[in-house]
Amino acid sequence: MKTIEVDDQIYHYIASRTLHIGESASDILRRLLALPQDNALGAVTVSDQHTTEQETPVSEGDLVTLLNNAQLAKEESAIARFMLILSALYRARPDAFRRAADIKGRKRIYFAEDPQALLENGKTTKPKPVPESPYWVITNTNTGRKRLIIEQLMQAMGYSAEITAEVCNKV
Amino acid sequence: MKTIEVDDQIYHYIASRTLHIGESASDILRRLLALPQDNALGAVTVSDQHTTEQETPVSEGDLVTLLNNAQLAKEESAIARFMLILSALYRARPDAFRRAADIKGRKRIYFAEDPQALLENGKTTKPKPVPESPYWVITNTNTGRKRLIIEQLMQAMGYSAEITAEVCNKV
DNA sequence: GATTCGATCGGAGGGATAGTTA
DNA sequence: TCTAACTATCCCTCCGATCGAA
Repeated sequence: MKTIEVDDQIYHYIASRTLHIGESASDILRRLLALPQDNALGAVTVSDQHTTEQETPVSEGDLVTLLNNAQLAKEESAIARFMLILSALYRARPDAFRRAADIKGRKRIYFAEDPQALLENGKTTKPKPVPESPYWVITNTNTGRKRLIIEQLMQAMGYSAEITAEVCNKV
Repeated sequence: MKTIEVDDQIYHYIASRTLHIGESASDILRRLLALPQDNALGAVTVSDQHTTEQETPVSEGDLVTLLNNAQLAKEESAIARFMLILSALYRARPDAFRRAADIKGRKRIYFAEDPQALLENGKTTKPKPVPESPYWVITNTNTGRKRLIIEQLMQAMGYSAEITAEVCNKV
């Protein structure tokens, strides 16, 4: 099973096409997309191969652009801003993000490519997918810790203390 | 944003239909399912309009612009979409809105320029301000009634049944 | 009855704070 | 033991389906 993010319009559209109680999103989509109804066990899970990306200098400019959107300011909740920032950080430097993503607390791990892993290390972590990335983050934290997580992550990614502080302020 | 689970076959099918780098699952699905793209609230409907309206011609084009879909689709809650639509309706034709705003239920009034008025007619109406307008709406309703309110309002404003239905669908 | 309308109340999400561990 | 760091319980707010009233 994979998880994909869709906006509300798409979500409602799919949900409204349910024909049988309990039907899964896959079943509905298979019908809508006119794909064979087969259970398709053969569909090999093409392991996500991450071709090692080239090392690029920390492009703070890109990050600023990504962050500098009105969207961030519009978000009401710390969680929403947190997710937006993480998404921007991932997209700015996927490779650096990957290397930095192993930061952890005493019992919990903070990032994983699989929600299960987060669920297993900690009692109630409330994992959420980081938009436009293969990662999931822990979400059951106070705002201070969300800042700390960003701070540790950015530091490990190689961002300067100044820009890191600035970004943390936005959470 | 919502998260849905799909099996690998569906996942890869969708991923393989990517046309532009960085395209989101929503964008791809919107294309595959032949749903209106962002920013086009029923382009067809609009261009097909016969201008048979008497009175002041209802400028549906303006409404379409105001109802910029990208934002609308992003909103998670029916309330948020409801408010966005009402705001767009007000801004499109403040005068018509004002004339139409006296629609009411059995005990409640639905719109007022003053939250007090809404509070006084009904027990728990949860008034909220309509952005960019002097009006307030009641909010403690199920989604069906939110659609009904939009429908009655747009009808009273003189919008065609077609575009009214289309807008109601977006709630 | 059938239908429309109201508002109670269950449920989810967010995150401060109380509690736990090193 | 005391404190700092971390966890996750639990309260609060917001939504809106469901069920009761008209």
